[in-house]
Amino acid sequence: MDLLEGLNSAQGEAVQTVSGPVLILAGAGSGKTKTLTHRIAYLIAREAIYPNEILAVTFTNKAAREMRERLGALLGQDSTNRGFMPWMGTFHGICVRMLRIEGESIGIPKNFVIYDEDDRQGLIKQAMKQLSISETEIKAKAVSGIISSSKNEMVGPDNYESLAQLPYQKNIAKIYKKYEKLRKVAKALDFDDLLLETVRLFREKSEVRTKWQKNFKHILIDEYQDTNAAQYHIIKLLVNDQHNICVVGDDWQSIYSWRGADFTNILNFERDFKGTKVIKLEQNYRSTGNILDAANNVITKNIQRTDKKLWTVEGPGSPVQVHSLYDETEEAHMVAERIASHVQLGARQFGDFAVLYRTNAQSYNLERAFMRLHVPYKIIGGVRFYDRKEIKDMIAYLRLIYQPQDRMSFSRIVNVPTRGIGAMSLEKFLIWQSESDMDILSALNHVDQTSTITARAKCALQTLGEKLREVQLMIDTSTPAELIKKLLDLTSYKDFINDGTPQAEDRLENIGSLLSDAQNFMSLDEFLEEVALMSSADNSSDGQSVTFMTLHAAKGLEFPVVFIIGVEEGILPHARVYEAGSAELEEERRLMYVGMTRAREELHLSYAESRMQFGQRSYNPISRFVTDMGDQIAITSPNEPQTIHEQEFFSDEPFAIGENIRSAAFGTGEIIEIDGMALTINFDNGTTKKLNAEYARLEKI
DNA sequence: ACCTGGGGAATTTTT
DNA sequence: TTCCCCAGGT
Ligand SMILES: Nc1ncnc2c1ncn2[C@@H]1O[C@H](COP(=O)(O)OP(=O)(O)OP(=O)(O)O)[C@@H](O)[C@H]1O
Repeated sequence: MDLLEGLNSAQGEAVQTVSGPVLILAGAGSGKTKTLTHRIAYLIAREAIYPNEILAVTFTNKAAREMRERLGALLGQDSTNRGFMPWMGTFHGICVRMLRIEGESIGIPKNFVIYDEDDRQGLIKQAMKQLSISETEIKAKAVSGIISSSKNEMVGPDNYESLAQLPYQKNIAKIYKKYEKLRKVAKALDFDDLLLETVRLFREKSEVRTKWQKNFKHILIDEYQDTNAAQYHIIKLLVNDQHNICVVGDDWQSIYSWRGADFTNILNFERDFKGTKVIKLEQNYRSTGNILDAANNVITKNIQRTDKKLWTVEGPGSPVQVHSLYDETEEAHMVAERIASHVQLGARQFGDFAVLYRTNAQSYNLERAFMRLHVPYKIIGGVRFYDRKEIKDMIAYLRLIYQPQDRMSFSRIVNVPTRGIGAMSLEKFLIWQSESDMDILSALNHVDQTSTITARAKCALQTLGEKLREVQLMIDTSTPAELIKKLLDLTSYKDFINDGTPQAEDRLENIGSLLSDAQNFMSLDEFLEEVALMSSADNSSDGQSVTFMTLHAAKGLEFPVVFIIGVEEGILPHARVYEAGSAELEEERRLMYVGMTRAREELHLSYAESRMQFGQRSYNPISRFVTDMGDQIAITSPNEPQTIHEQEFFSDEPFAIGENIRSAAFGTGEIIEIDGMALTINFDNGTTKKLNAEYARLEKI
C-alpha cells in the first residue's frame, strides 16, 4: 500500500521528513493526526525502524487505540498484536510503563498503585486529621487542586514551603508534606507523580536515560499544544542527539491550561530544537465553508495566538444555525426532536450526531428529553464506569491485595460490607500498624498483638485479614476475573449491595460488567493499570446512539452534525472566568472554536432565555461568541413560523434517490443524490441544484 | 457502631 | 435539584 496515498503535498512532506525535528502547526481538521499516523507507518515500512524504537504520544487512550487501529490497517497488521506496535499511549500511560520497568532504581516498587482524585482527597483528609487541621478551615478538594497544580509546575513540597507566604499557604505546605509522606508509605503515586517521577528517573539515573534515548529513535507527539511542564521535561530528557522528534498541534485549540498545559511549548518548539522544519497544513478537510468562517470569526478575536489560514474546497453548506429557546427543557427537547426528525428522514444515523456542552451538569436535561422521545444516546465522560461505588469497592479490594500498604484502599473497604469496624477502630488500627513494621495485611493477621482495639473489632479485623490473605495467595496463579469472583464470594458483597432498592439491580449489573471486563486481562497489574488510567473520554461511542459530551472531551473528534447547547454568557464563556482575566476568557473562546470545528456538515448552537441553576431560575444573555460569528448564521426563535414549518416538514417521509419532487422556486425534478440534508436534484428545466432539504421546502409528487 | 433525616453547599473543564 | 456531611437516636 502506498503510504502517501490520500495525503496532500504538505502532509506528504511531513511524512517523509524523517530526520531532524519537525513541527506541524496547523488548524482544525487539516489532517494533523492523519499525517502523524501515516508518518509512523512510513517509518516502520519504509525506513525500517522497529516499532519499539518509536514513541508516539496521544492525548487520550481512545486516541491511542484509534491510532493503533489505523496503523494496523496501513501496515496490514493486526492492531491487537502489540508486538508490531510502537510505544503508544498517553504521557501518563507511557510513564507507568516506564516506571514499572525502571522505577526501582529510584525507590519506586514494581507494584506501586495509582491514586485517583478520590484517593488523593481521602489521603489529604487523613493527613489533615493527623495535623489537626479542620476541614472547615481548608477544604481537602482545594488542597488537592493546589498540590496538583504545584506538581504540574514541578514544585515539590519543600519548594512549595519556601514559596509559601500567607498562613493559609503555610498550612497547605504542611499538608502537602504530610500527604507526600503518607503517599510514599502507601506505595502509591498520584496522577501527577507519574509524570514527575519519570522526570526524576531520567534526571537522577543518567544510564537509564541514555538507554531509553538510544532506544527511541523517533518520538511523535499529538496535541502538543496541551502539554504541561513535566511532560515538556520528559520530552527534552528523552530526545537523543538525532533530534528525531515530530510534534503536531494547534495553539488555537489549547484548552487545558487550567491543568497546567502551556501552549507556549508549541510556540517555542523551534527555539528548543535548532533546525526545525515547520510544516503548515492549511486545507481543512472536515467542515463546510460556513462553519469554518463562523469558527474563524470567533477565534480571530483572540489576541494571544499565531496567525493561520484555513480554507476548504467544500461549498458553503448550510449556515450555522442558532436556536433561541425559552428554557433548558425546551432546549433539550428541541435537540432531541431535530435529531429524531433527521433520522426519521432517512438521511442520517443517530451516530452522526453529537451534543456538546460546557459543564457535565447540562447533560441532565438532555437525558430526560432524549428518554422521553426514545432517542438513543450515550454519555462520554461524567461518571466514569470505574468511578461507581460498587466498582471502586471491588477495585480497592484488588488493590489492597496487590499492594498491602495501600492505606486508602484499606480505609475504603475495611467496613464495606459492614462488619462492625467503625472510624474509631480503624484509626487505632492504622496508628498501631504504621508504628509496627508490618504491612496492612500482616498487621490484620496479627491484630491480636494490639491492646487498643475492642475485642469485637479485633475479631472482625482478624477475619478480614484471613480472607484477604487467602485471595492474595492466588494472585500469581489466577486471572483478575477469578480474583474478583473469589472476593465477591468471601465478602458476600453481592448480598450487601442487593438491598432491595431500585438501584440494586444496576449495581449488580455493574459488577457483572466489571467481571466481563476483567476477562480481557491476564494479570492483575495489567488490569489495575487499565482501571487507573482509563479516562471518561475513553468510552466508545457507537453508530446507533447520539453522543453527549463536554466540549473538552470532544477535542480531536468529528461528527457530521454537532449541537452545542447553552451558548450563553455565564456558561460559555463560563462565569468563573469573568473575574479571572483575559487569558481565561481567551481559553473559553478556544473551547468554543474547538466545539464548532468538530462539525462536518451542520452546526447548531442553542441558548435558553432562562435556565434553572441550583434550583434558581437565572436569565443569561446570548453568548458574545455568537455575536462574533458574523452574519452568515441563521437565527431561529421559538415562536416564529419557521419552527412550525419544520414541524410539518419533519412529519413527512424521508426522501430517497430517484424520487420526483416539486420545489416552489425551481419546479419539478428528480433527486439524484443525498448527502446528509443536502439533496442534489436534476430539475426538469435542465439545471442541477444542491438544495438543503430543511430549507428548500420540497414536496413529493 | 449503625442508621436516618435535616440542613447546607454545589458546578467548570480531566489525564 | 442533588448530593454530602453531621448530629442525634437506637
Ligand atoms: N489529504 C486529505 N484528503 C482527504 N481527507 C483528509 C486529508 N487529510 C485529512 N483528511 C480528513 O480530514 C479530517 C480531519 O483529519 P484529522 O482528524 O487528522 O485532523 P486534525 O488536524 O487532527 O484535526 P483537529 O486538530 O481538529 O483534531 C479526517 O476526516 C481526515 O480523514
